[in-house]
Amino acid sequence: MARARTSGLSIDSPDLATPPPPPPSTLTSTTLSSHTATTTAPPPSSSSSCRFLFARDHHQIPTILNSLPLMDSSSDAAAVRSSSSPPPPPSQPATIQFPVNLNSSPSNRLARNLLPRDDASDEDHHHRRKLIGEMDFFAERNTGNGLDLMSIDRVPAADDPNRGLELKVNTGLNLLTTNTSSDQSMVDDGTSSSNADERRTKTEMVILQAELERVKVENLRLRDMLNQVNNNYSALQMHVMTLMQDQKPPLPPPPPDEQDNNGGGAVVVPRQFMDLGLANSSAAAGGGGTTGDTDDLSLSSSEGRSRDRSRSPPTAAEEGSTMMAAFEGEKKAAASEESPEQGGWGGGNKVARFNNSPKSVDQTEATIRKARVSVRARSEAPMITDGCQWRKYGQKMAKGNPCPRAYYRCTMATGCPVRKQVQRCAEDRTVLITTYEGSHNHPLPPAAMAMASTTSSAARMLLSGSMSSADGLMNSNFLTRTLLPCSSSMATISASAPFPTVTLDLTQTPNPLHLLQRQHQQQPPNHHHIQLPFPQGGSGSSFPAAAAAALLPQIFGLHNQSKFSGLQMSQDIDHHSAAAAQFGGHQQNPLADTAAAIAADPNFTAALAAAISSMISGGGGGGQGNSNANATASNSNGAINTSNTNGSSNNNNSTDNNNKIRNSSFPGK
DNA sequence: CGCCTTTGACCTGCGC
DNA sequence: GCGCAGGTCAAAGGCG
Repeated sequence: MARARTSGLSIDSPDLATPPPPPPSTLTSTTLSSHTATTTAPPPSSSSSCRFLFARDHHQIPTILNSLPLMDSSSDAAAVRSSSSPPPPPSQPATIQFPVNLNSSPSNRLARNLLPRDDASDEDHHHRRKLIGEMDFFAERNTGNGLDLMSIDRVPAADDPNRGLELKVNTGLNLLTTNTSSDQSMVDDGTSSSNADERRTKTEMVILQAELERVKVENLRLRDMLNQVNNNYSALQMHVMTLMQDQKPPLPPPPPDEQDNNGGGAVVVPRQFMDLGLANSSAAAGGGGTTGDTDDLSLSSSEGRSRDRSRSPPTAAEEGSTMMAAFEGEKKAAASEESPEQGGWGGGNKVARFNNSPKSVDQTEATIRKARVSVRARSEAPMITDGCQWRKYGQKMAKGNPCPRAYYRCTMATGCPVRKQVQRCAEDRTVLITTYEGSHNHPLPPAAMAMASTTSSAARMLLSGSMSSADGLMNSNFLTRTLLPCSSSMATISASAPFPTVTLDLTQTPNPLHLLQRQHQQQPPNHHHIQLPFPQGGSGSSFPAAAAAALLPQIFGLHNQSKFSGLQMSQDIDHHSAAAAQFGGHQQNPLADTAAAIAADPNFTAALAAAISSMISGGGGGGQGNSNANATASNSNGAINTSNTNGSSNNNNSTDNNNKIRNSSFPGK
């Protein structure tokens, strides 16, 4: 009530303060990084993260592998050249080996032929085609017996000014004045082994530099190719998904509670996402702070309206909040945006309003705020316990669903913007639909962190402007499937809703095809939903909601950054699961039913953690996951928030003209 | 007494 | 303009 609203708003959001762990390496740095990066790079097979990277950029693997030794050695050569200092002491073993390797490699040879050489510029009055021929010639020689005299012999560019600059350091002999005479000179100098070795080394350094440049260019070229391939893949996958959705027959509108993620309007998804992305790019890039902004917006929305409407003036803390001040002007707009469509806070008409509104920034912020995560889980409990403390501030009858919709607000901290809606599915009363919005502005228990980070991560992913909507969704789908091949449940990303929503359907049957079909049946053709397979503990079992939700931040966060580390993910998941198990011992709410009793069992939490770990590690057949719907609702953190309400909703709820609820199906205490 | 739920009233936006 | 629907507020009441 007033207590909860009197406190000021905190801008910071803890869950955002702990963004998804940064992947160890980025795609660009690993693949393209030129010499310096690769020299310090560990072997490609050193970690799982590298494996994933290769899976994504598999086209570059050979290049990287082949390039590593070259770059290591060539970096030395480059250093030598850059110093342009007196010739270094010959390091013959390394310098001798690399030209052989490079030339013996067909790929490198091909690259030489295909790619321009930096040292090609050295030969101003020589045509590049001539240079290519020269390289082939050199390759043949190196493959042969000794490269010493041959290689030196090939260094012709005494007449070349640029070449002369480079070789000036190397030689210092008069033997290289001409190409033809160089052979004889070399032969003559061959009597002096020391000079010959020195020249050889220097020459090889130059060669290595050239090779290095070539490989660098080759990497760039391969990267471009890879990008093209990825783009084509994304486009193709998008096309496939579109076709799949087109094939599904139009169906009657789903029940309201199933539309939490669908959204009402026939919104063009990509465009919406594009707009969101552009607007939210900065937010997404900002890491945790951005989502915090969204959450603050979320708070500002309701709070702002309350203040507008409230007889009591806003508290000093509220007015002191910069975020509130920033959004003071859009309070009404935000309040209006709260009118949701059937599923949640987002109104079906908001999209049009946003698109038409001149206040792009405000729109964006409001849109960010609307990103939410919906969890469908079978539970007889009135509410899924996610580790947070909630206070019910309203209940309404939603159209098309006899079950009332309850509105909860996080009360773990004053001014926490997080809210959630809880409603039972009209078709299946055992399915509890919980929709979260916003991020907490206060420290959370580990179990609560899972859900909170899910929300924020989903928001970042959905609203990220770093990628187009289609690609983003497709990549999410791809990554998720890659990650969780054994999945049997579903996470649905709804782009058609006025505000993006990630729905975790933990009630699905283990048959993915069935799920896909069901999803299609529930969604209008215009709705672009990407189904993300989601792991479940066992066939037909409902994965713990919070535990499952804990997986999403990893997926989305990593995906959003185009980075991924399976190892990290596993660790994080384990962390979440362990945290959930740990938090089970610190239940904030007493256990009130069988599910809670199950959750209270320490063996259960341990088994849950083990199940999660096993699933993430790729063991699809787990079966350790909890298969009890009751447990689904209660084992997220080992605690279950229960009032005395049971899962069965009362259909006798009646509302007046204003949809006022006369009878509550949530009797409460 | 503090906290929470209930619930009637109110606000807002949209569609007709 | 009116009705509908979603969302929220806040007084009232209950519970520990």
